[in-house]
Amino acid sequence: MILPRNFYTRDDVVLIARELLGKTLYSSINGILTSGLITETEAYAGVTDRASHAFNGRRTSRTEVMFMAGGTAYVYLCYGVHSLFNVVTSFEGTPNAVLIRSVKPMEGLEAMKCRNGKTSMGLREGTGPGKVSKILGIHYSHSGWPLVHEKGRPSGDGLWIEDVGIVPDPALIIAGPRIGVDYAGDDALLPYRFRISL
DNA sequence: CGGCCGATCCACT
DNA sequence: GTGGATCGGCCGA
Repeated sequence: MILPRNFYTRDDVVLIARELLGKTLYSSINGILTSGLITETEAYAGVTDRASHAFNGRRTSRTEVMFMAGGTAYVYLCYGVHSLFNVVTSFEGTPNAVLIRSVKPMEGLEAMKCRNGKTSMGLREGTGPGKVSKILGIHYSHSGWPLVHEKGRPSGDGLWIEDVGIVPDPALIIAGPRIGVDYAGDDALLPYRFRISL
């Protein structure tokens, strides 16, 4: 089942980050279908979170996508090299988002191998936000694409997330501080990172 | 308009 | 464990 709009349009971005564990992220890019099971996420709590691009209501052409309704893709370029994929959550005007940090490669393994130049496709290949976008073929030009598709999987290219009936054992979910946000002061310590222990 | 820096990754030691 | 790649976004002048 493709996650519906009302999964995303809730205010508790930290809860949504936790609930995205075990869901499957799909991409159809240039007609190629690939997917990965989400195993690690980070919540970015909009205007009150120093680590967020939209902290203090900062609104620019890049962050404008974060202010759209929940269920939209926010993808940006990091270090001039990597596209990082985020899920916009909450309601229009509230710029919350969840960064997908790791996936377990599922469908389209051959295409993924081709995209990252590897000869095998194991858990390692989907670990790290830059690598998630790399293997799924997601690019920062895809920022603003919808994740909600009312009429089933899109016929052309698109991005979406499906509930495949996997509910991680709460005891196996590890919460901790986010990665690479030292600049965020006290907010860098918030336990907004979630991952499924292996 | 110039300069700094980043929600990272990989090769190399 | 560490440093370089690499370039758009953001800020200050």
